[in-house]
Amino acid sequence: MRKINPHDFHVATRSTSRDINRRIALNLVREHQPISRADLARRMRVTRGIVSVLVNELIGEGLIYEGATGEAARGRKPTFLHVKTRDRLCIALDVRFSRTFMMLCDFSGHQLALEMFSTIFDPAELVRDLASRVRRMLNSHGVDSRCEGIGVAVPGMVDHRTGRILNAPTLGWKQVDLRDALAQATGLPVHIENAAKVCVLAQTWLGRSRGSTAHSFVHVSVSDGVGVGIVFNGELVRGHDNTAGEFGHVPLSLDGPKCMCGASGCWEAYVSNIATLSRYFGRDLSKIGPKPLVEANGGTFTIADLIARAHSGDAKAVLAVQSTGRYLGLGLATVINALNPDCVFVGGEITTAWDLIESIVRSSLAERTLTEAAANTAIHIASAVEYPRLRGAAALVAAPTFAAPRIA
Amino acid sequence: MRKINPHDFHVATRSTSRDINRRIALNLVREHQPISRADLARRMRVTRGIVSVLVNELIGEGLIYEGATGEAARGRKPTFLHVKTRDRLCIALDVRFSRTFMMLCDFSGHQLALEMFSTIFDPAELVRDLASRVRRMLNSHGVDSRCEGIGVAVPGMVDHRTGRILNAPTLGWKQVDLRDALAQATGLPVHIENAAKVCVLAQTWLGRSRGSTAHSFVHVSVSDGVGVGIVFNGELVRGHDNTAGEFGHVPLSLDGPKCMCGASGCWEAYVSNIATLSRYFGRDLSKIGPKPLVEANGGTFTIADLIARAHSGDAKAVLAVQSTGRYLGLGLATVINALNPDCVFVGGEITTAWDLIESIVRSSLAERTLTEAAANTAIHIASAVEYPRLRGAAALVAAPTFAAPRIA
DNA sequence: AGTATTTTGGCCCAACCTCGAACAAATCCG
DNA sequence: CGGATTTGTTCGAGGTTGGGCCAAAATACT
Repeated sequence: MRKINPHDFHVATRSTSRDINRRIALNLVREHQPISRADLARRMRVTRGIVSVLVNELIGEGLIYEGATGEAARGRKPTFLHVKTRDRLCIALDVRFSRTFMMLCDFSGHQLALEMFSTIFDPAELVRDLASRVRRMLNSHGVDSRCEGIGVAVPGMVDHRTGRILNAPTLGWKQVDLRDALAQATGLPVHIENAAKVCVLAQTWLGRSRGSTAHSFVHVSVSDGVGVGIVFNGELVRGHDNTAGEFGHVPLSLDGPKCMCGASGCWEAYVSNIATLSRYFGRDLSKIGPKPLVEANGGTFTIADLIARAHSGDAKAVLAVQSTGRYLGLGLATVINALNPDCVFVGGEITTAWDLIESIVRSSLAERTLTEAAANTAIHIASAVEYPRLRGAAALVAAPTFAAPRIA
Repeated sequence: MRKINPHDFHVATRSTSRDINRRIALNLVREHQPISRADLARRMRVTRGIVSVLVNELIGEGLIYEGATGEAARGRKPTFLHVKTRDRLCIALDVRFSRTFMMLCDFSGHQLALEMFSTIFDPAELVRDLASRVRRMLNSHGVDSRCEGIGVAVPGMVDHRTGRILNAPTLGWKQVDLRDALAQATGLPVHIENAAKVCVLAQTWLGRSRGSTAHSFVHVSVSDGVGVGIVFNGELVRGHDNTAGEFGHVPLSLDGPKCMCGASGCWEAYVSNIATLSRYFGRDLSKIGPKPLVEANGGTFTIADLIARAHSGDAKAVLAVQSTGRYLGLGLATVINALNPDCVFVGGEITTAWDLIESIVRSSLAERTLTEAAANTAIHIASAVEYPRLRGAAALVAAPTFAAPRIA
């Protein structure tokens, strides 16, 4: 039971009924492909006549196509329908402090080309650089005309409507309009969004793993900080000022360790990669810098190295990682108590040590969840190898094709 | 951008367009009454012809009615339209451990009759008692046929679909089907929901205060415990197992005071009425009992008495209340960081001391919020005098009339 | 081999909806 | 009184679902 917003509503026109049904049909093909028209009609509980019209329109738009004829026990054989993803392409960009990643991929997130290069911090220069790289990548794959847009993930606050980057502290940007500048330089539509939110969009729109049937869920990503993306009824919760999901600064203990945000005892200060490393080395490393850390003897030492040591039997490393697991579970209890999601996705480097911490996460989670059902909430690992940020950036371009029309 | 749920969707029929527009028209009349057909057409950006048909249907259904003719500078005078609320009636029930409240009211939540009596804990007997009381109340007001349903608020977990009460610890109920039993005994449709969630529904559907234009907000009610109701895009967030909004057991400090839930350091253990009283008396009162507390000298002493003492200058009382204000602000920071709502409503006895704690709440809130915008989130008092639970129970009956049709 | 049956996919018409325009009603103003 | 203006209604055009019908395709039965 949703209340209609009397200040932001959408009247139905004489074409909305068909818009709705065409979009439903498209999503059902996507979900159940390969599928015949007759099967689609049964699933939608409408007549085959209507489906026939809808499908022909979708084929006309180039959104789906007819494939092989299927097998049937009796009667005429069905012609299977498929969603056209292979030859619908987009560019995904992940702009980070350390480097920028650029991927050419299709609408299912399948990678066709990947490039990485150091980030340019001057916005105008960055736009020029990106535009030429985009052009080159499209040309070298001969797909110039078929690219349908560019999706950009940035580490900072983005005004989703105007596309302006309000504040990206790690890049030193404030009030930067990357979207329109890049759109003008490339002639392609550009979508831009915060990196954490983008990961959730990847899960929503391109998720093919277990739990992808969940329609209200959270995505917890643990790296330098902790970000939580919230999806309710298939829609990303952005918040009034685009800052929803900042569970990272929920306190575990008000007088706990200092956090980079200025307060102390934040969840993030217990489970971020730096916190785990600090625990291993027995001293606070958060002041040294946000990225790879210099060990006493010289070389860089990252969370991946720590986990490798834990896996090879270093007892101190195991302890540091398991301690993180414990705090991870305690924080997840807060998220689950607060939102009672269908399931939880966890991403970040720490998931590569999941075999070491899973049972600890579950038991500490159960310590603070209120109901048994909440304690048993499914937790899925969102593996980081697949470039979740890039896939999310691609989802920015692909999603509007499949999203529900805005009604009422 | 909402994803269509391929396992729970709603195909558009040839009547859905009109269903949508009729419902929008109804809500606009509700929001802007008195309003003319022509004005409605302008707001909806459709032709007057369509509005004419929609309005006549709504009048035929008895949902709106034509009122006086308005004034116009030039031209034909408009006939004003109003939503029919005065003579659409329902019964609201609030079943609590201490007593049960019963109210006869109209669809705007306006009270026509109020009764309170001690709660009967045997479900079967309670149903018989309630049924006869409902009959008597309807008869004595001569409105038997016009009552459109019964809304019930209970302190416990309710399966919203089946209407079963899964667990109501304070009443000692498990797996009780109050809804169907009461429906059969009275012959009226019965809606039942958790008390905390019901307060949020009251805010959503019957809210006339400041901030009622908010479409994504939270409602924090502080009494014996702390419950948070979450509304996103005009829809109550129920959660996978109907337990969303349990922010009360988010930790402020893992090693803080013992909470009734078994864990320690929960927000609730800092700001509930008992916690405030305990702070005043300097000892843990939570073991004595959940309700009014016996002071050293004999008589019962409640949070209301404490606040009265604070208002009359008792320095120790002021300190206890302000301390609660500080922890209230710290906990609100968690809620606001997590969800970034349009605004926050706070309910409960503590709000009668708002003059003493507002500045403290705001400053401690600002301590832990991440952005300035979040720190400035509007906080509104949901005054408790108006029986929020009963108004919410009424909203259970009234809401389906105004809710958005389920589409796509 | 020939016929009946089943299933798919397309087509047509009735019922329903929005949309634009034309029209009647009501009111003011010169 | 006649023109101007605004409200509310009516009607035909164009778009959409819904149900029935039919051809095509493939299997099962006689």
